[in-house]
Amino acid sequence: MDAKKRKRLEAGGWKIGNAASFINLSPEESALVDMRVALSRSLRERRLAAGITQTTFARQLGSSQSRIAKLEAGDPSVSLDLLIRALLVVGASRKDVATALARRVA
Amino acid sequence: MDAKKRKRLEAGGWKIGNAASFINLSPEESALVDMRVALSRSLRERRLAAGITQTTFARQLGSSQSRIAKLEAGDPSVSLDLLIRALLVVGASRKDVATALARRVA
DNA sequence: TTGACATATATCACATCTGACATAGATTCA
DNA sequence: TGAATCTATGTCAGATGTGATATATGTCAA
Repeated sequence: MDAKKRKRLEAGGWKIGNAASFINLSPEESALVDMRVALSRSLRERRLAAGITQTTFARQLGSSQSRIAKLEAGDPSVSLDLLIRALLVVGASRKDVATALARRVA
Repeated sequence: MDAKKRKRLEAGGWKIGNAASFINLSPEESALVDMRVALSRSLRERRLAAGITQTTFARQLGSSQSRIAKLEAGDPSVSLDLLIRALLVVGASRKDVATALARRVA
């Protein structure tokens, strides 16, 4: 599991800010981090473009403001599932999600 | 939550085979199902192309054969997280994942 | 300053997902 | 036929993600 390793790192005082803050990530691991970052940025952009607050959006998604903040921060405690679901709710199409996912980051 | 609704449907005797077997799905819900199906197909294709069994691949992924079977079946009990992780492990790039995600299905 | 609003961060009980395991079906080959 | 191999399906305890909540920080106008 990947999440387990992440937890280990976090327990050790690590924070995930951007993909570059980690070295020694396997290709899969860094790709995963990059995806998370790319999707979370797209989410924030879309929410801001829609002119709604995290609180409002949380209600639309059936989630909470705190989780939206974590979503947009690329916090590793949020799943890609929720990230993608959020993008769809904020108006992205499947294709949009794919584009966002592939978008180069940092 | 979406998973909750899914569970409700499953409890009611539903099975997800393909996206079309559901009607009355919200756009987000059906997009999500389509994504799952598209990714799972890509996964199976890649694994078969690599010429390895589910059991072998499970070991590479750090998972189990039964879960690989469920992954490839698009079983709603598996997360997009695991699905995407599996694709990366089987050799897909971030771009490949994006392409697979957007691929039209059935 | 203050107050109002937006966002960030921490915690927690509970829902969901997980790998492991058991076992059933499918297919192939002697 | 039957053994061997691969895949499908069900179950479960334990790991992980979840929304809710509280509270801190940030921003901006009065």
